[in-house]
Amino acid sequence: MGAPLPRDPIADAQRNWERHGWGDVAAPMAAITAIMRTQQILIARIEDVLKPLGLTFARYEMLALLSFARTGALPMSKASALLQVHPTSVTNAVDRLEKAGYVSRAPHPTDGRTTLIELTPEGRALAEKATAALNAEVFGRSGFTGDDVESLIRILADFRRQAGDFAD
Amino acid sequence: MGAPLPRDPIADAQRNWERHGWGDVAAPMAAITAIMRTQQILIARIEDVLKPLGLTFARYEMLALLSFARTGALPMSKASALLQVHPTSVTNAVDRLEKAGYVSRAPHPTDGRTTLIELTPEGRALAEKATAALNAEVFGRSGFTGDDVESLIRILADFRRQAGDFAD
DNA sequence: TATTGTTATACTCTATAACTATA
DNA sequence: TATAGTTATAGAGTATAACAATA
Repeated sequence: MGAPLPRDPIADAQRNWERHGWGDVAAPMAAITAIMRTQQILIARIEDVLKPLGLTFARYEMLALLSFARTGALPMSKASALLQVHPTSVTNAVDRLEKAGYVSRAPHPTDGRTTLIELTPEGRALAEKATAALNAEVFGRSGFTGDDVESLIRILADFRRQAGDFAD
Repeated sequence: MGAPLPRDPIADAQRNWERHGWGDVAAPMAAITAIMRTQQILIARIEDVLKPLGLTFARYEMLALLSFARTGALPMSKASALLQVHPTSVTNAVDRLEKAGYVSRAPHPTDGRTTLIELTPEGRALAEKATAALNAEVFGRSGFTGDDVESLIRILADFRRQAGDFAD
């Protein structure tokens, strides 16, 4: 967004918190703020890669999810649960992906209430192209060391489990 | 958003990546996806706390930033740089905070181009109330162990420095 | 010329509520 | 009754571009 700051604003905030008598929660506050900021940086990188392909991150996640389903198809409700997004967000994403020809809606064979989302050949090709681009330009150059990646995976899995994301 | 999933979807995705020949970037992909998901969980908790106070996270950040400024006032451009948000986002946030009586705009004493944002007494009181609530209900119960908090702070600071957030 | 900030506009994603159809 | 999905509507944040005023 601009030139680098001379000092780390999150470390400064942590010191401010301590100085104002919040020493007991200053460190978690700093960690949580850092997660927020890191997410901003990463989402910006991801969207820079996806934009030329005509995809947003939310739509890429949908295509990637479908491409890993054995049959290339999933019920709307299952996509909502796996992607952890609101059902209306799924409807919205599928509407746009369908209009662009990357997915199609189909009736469920046995349950008349549910709609299946199916990946089209164009959608599958785009998902593969986008995944290759993200792997090369974002995940392959994350800037995290191997050890730090392992630490992040473990720490954040513990957090997500405790937050009720999954049972395991 | 729903019941816990039986399995960790990010760990599953990591295995899928490996199975599809992306083993070299599967771990960073999982770490980055976990950061995204963790941010979602945390922002939801934060907004649940701020909503009864009539604040969004973006507006709380603005109030908190001003409350730590020695004079309680900052130029728009400085707020944009420190909060790492677009100038139009600052204009938007200040418009709404000003309308609610929590900040006011004032001309800069020496540079006629710049606008100073000043915290009102009501704004300062609200910032303190919101900070106390967040400390008690979010940062004080983050679910991270002390060691993990230290790891996160260190790992994410390294990442942000490398990403050009700050020089240090 | 460059910088600061605003305005207008547009596009995400998200959320609530009301609704239809099916189980 | 409960579940699946859609629609309508609203709100938030973000971004670009054009612009005014000042340095």
